[in-house]
Amino acid sequence: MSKQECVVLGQDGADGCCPGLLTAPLDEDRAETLAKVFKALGDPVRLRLLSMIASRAGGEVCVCDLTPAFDLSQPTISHHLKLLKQAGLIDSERRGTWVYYRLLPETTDQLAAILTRPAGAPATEPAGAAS
Amino acid sequence: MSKQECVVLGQDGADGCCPGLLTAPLDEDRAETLAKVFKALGDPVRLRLLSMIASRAGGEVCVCDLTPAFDLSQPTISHHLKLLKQAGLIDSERRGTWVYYRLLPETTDQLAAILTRPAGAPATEPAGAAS
DNA sequence: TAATTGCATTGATGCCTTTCGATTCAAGCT
DNA sequence: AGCTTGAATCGAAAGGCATCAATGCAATTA
Repeated sequence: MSKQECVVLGQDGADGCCPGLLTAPLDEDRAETLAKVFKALGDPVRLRLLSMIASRAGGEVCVCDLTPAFDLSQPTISHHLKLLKQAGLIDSERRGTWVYYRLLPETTDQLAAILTRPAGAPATEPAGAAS
Repeated sequence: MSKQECVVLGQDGADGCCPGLLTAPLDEDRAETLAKVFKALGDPVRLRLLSMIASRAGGEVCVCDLTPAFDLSQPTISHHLKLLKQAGLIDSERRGTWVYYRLLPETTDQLAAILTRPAGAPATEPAGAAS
């Protein structure tokens, strides 16, 4: 677990490895890719769904356990789950009648890494910026 | 940097400290709060803006340096900066004619913490889930 | 095979967001 | 004061998103 550190969110470590948001300006393609994932997290229902899935003991949750936790229709929950899945945050598997969702930890791990600034991060140092 | 760890995103550490997304189900209020921040990150223009601001050596960027980096009108950039500011990700200060934006690292730090799963996170353990 | 239950897809509707041009405000300069 | 430049605000238009009821598909059961 050292090499494929930043594979999921579409960045080859050509210049080292996943510089993150806070160290170097993002190019357009990478910004687009990352925005899709953050957009998937930008809804309270999806955040709660992800949280319920991720915090489950066995690592899996049946849709039948998720739906009744919300005051929303079943198609709406299904739609949100689909978006989370398309964002690479969760995956699903059908077993018999039921469908189980589970977290894909690689994606959240990378998001956390992307939002983490390197050890000696400058805070408010009044250095001369390039004009 | 140990006590006010999870203050910014509106959670009092009543039950310890910021359990994060992945350890316990999020309550509605907290999901709403977090969703606003993630929604602010869910746009490629705003991600690039944040990245440009955060990675700047002096910790500050003049709007006049940000606007020409995009194929967008000045009001549009101003609008995106406003959303990032409302999300608590950046702050601004006017000095003379120009307005400077800077990162608020506490917020990104907390997001990173929220997306980080605790040391021994269960992956795909087939434990018996509640029926 | 027919009926039932669990979940996904479809199509429609109302709201929210992105973007723009035009305008306004703030600050420095003549 | 008047002018110029940098940045925010104000509508307005276009597209996207969340949500629902209705429907379709998959799998188990009678």
